[in-house]
Amino acid sequence: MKKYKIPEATINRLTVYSRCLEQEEIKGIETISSAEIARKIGVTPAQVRKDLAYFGEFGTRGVGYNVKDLKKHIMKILGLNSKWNVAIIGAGNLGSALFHYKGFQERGFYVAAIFDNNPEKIGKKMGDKVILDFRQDINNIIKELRISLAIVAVPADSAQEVVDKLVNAGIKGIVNFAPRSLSVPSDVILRRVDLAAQLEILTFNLQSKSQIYGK
Amino acid sequence: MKKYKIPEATINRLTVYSRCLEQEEIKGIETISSAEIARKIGVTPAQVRKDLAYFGEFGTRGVGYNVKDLKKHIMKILGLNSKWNVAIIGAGNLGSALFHYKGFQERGFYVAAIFDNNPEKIGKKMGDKVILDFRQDINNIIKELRISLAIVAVPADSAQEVVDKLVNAGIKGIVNFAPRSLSVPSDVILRRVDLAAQLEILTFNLQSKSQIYGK
DNA sequence: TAGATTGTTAATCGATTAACAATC
DNA sequence: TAGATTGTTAATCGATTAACAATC
Repeated sequence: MKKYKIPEATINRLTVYSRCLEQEEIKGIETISSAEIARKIGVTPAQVRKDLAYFGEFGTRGVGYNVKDLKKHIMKILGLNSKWNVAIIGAGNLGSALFHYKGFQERGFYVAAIFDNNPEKIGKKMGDKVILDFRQDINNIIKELRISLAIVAVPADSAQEVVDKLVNAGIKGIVNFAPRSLSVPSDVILRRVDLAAQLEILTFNLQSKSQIYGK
Repeated sequence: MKKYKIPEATINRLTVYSRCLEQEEIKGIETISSAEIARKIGVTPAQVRKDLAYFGEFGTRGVGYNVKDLKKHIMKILGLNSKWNVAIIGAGNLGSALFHYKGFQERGFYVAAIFDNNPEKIGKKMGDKVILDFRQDINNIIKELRISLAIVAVPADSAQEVVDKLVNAGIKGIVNFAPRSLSVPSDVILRRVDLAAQLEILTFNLQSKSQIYGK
C-alpha cells in the first residue's frame, strides 16, 4: 500500500469545503460540482477534486457530489464525527473570549474546563464553569473529563512552562495563541496562531503594492 | 528590473523571525546567525537566508546578523515602522476579546473604534471606547480617525454585508473571523481566520496518525 | 591566513493544474 | 447515445534546500 503525504494546504481547504457545504445544505442544495465549490471559495476545480481524491471517491461522474454525503465524509476525515473535549489555559482577555466563542461548539468542540494560575482568578466563575488552578488541578481534570486538546492563551513568557505541563498531563494536541515558538515532543501536535501576525500580513501586502522588491 | 513574487509562506515566517529577534534583543544578544534563528523556530538555515534575501542583504559574511538592525529591517518590510489604526466590527464575545487583546498594541496596531449594529449595544462603553453604530457611523469615523484596517467579528450571515460596507467606506485590508468565504474587489486584501479550523487541523492530524490514507 | 557565515545558484522536491479517459 | 463531470495522470509551476563562491 502506497502512503501519500497529504499537503497541509489540502487539510486547510477541507475545513473550508466543509463550511461551504454546510451553507449549501442549509440552502437545500442537494448536488454540487467541483466547479461550483471551487468558484465559491476561490480555487480551481482540479484542486477540489485532487484534495478529495486523497481520501476516496465521493462523487458521481457526470453528476457531481451529494452535498450531505460529502459534508459527512469531510467531517469524518477531519475527525469531527466524534466530540472533542477542550481545555483553555489562561482566563485573561483572550482566554475568556475563546471560552465564550460559540464557533467551537458548532463544530463539535466542547470547552470542558478553563484554567489559570492567578489566585485572584481561581475559584471565580466564568459562564457555567469555575476557573481551576492550573498547577494543582490540570492532571486530574484532564483525566476525569477526558480532555484531549488544549488551547494556550497565556502570556508568552509562561507559554513553554504551560505546554510542558500539558504534555506531561497527556495532552496530544495544542493550539498556542502566545506569540512564541515552543517545543513539544514529536508525538504531540502543536499549532501556533498569532493574531497580530494576521494584521501584519495585511500591512505587508498593502505596503508592497506601492513598492517593488527585486533586483 | 526583475520582479519577484514573494511566497506567502515567506511573509508568514518574517513575522516569526521578528518575534524571535525581539526575544533575543531582550536577552541582550547582539549578533545571531541564520543557523541559530533556524534552530529556534524550526526551519532550515537556508530558508532563513533565502527569505531575507528577497528584501536585501542584512547580514555580514563570517559574522551573522545584528539582532537590532535585522529586527528593524523586518519590521519595516512588514510595514510596522508606522502605526496602523484598526476598527473592530462586532462587539460580541469575539469582538470584545479582540478589543481587549494586548497583542495588537504591542505590534503597532491601535484599535481606534469598535462597531456593532445591535441597538442594545450601541452607546454602551467598552474599555475606554463607546460602541458605535456600524450602519450610521462607519463612513465618517473611518475618515476622521484615519482607520485603514478592519477586523470583522460578526456572525457568518452578516459578514458579506459588513465587508461590502467596509469596502465602500474605503477600507483596504480586512481580517475576517466569520467562518464564511467572502468576496471583495481586487484592490482590497481579505484574510480569513477560522478559529475552529485550528482545532480541526489538530483533530485531523491526531486521527490520521492511526490511519493511513492511500491506495 | 584560517575559520565562519552570508548571499546566491542550481538541483531537488512537492504542490497545482491541464487534460483526458472513465463513466454516470 | 450525447452531455456532463468525476478521478487520475502527466506536465507545469513554484518553493525549498544543498552546495559553494564571496567575504568578513
